[in-house]
Amino acid sequence: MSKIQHRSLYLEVADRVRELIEQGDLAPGERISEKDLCERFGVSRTPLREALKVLVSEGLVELLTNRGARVMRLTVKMVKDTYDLMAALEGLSGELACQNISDEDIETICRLHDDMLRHYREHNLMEYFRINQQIHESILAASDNEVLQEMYNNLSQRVKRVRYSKKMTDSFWRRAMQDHEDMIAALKVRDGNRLGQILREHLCNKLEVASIAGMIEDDHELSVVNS
Amino acid sequence: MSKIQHRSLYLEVADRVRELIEQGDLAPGERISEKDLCERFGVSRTPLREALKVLVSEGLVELLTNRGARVMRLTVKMVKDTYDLMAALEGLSGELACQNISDEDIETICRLHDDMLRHYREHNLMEYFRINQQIHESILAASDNEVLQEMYNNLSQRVKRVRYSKKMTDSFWRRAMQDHEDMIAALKVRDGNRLGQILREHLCNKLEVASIAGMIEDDHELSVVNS
DNA sequence: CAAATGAATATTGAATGCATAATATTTTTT
DNA sequence: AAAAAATATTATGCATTCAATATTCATTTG
Repeated sequence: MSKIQHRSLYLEVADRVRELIEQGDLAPGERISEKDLCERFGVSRTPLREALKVLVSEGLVELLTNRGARVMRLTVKMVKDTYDLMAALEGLSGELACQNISDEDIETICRLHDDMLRHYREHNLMEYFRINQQIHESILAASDNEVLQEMYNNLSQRVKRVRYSKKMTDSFWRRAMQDHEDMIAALKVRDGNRLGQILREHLCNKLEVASIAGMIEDDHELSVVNS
Repeated sequence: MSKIQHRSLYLEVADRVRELIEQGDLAPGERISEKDLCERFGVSRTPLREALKVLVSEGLVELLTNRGARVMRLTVKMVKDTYDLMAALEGLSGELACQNISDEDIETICRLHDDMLRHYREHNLMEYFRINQQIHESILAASDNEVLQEMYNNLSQRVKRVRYSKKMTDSFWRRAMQDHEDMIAALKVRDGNRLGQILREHLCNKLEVASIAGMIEDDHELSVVNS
């Protein structure tokens, strides 16, 4: 019998609201009516208000005193700043991973890399992205730094709702793939400085933002996904 | 007539509790009794509980469902991890600062540097540290990346309460000062890569942790300041 | 006498209620 | 009729209340 730990209601509510924001069901800048959401979820205002405070700390909601809550607006600058930060964190994760990773985990990542290379050659962008993400997650996990992981995931969450125009040109893609070749080489010899540098400068950490920056003015809010 | 924006009570309470934790009046691992704190501050449980959720997001408090709140314990590993992270962030701040900083602000930092050099020569550790901090803050400000600033300050807050044995040996101090000479040189020519590298590897971002690590076991909790 | 059970107590989690600030509406005035 | 003032309405912030969970202490049982 597994002992079921009853989760608090405010965490449940936070999850639900987070989803609404992620999916774009709550638009950026949109006022969040406590009453509406309470009725929607069938809870009282207390846990909802607590949930909102959690979401504020995650950068998804802003709270104006006596004036309620709004879905945080994302500007191009904020997204760019966030990506710069994430690139630095990826760099650190690479450095640390080289210090801490086991030979087995290196093996695993190498296999992922080979998979990715195959998808690259087959021009399978979807699968390429999927494996690509797995590789970066594996490196982050290998860094053995929970604070880093927490921060990275938080940042990642914040910009998740932006709809990128992920048009990967052949040239970009080739360079990204080359970065990955270099990464694997550095990882194999556990060259932390090198891996860190590659990850900090890795295309994928800049590309998408660049494609946004071309589209929208600097402090304009961004469009988000809307399912 | 300046329209005074009434701050919310929970923010006020969060500030007060944060102070208590910082000062060590609430010991790490200590259970936080809602009732006690409510009486202490003369507020009801609602704003207190909201304040606690803010502090959870800042990493100062942990919340156990149905079992109340505790002051977050700091382990040596957590502090080390946090410092690794802060070093990476400082590195990024340097990189970005080189891109964005004005000539005037470079001048200002150079003057601060000269002041610090004087204090170094006079072996005035206190003043040295003070100016040192100002320099790092100036670079962070010049990075023009609010997300970065917010995160750095948050991390800084988390480890503020650790009591370090800041015994600066002459050799360490000389090397730290040399780092700073190199920083200024890089900043003057706006060599972001160089400044970033120096800051990531800067002694001050490692030193204090090292001195802790020598003292206390890896996952043991740390002693904190107690005024 | 130690471990286990059960009642009593205390504490947390969530709902409700009330006071105040903000917003929308109506009324007044020019 | 437009702008300003006054009123009504709504929503937020906080206190209080109620319910559920955890903890403590006494009692029972092996």
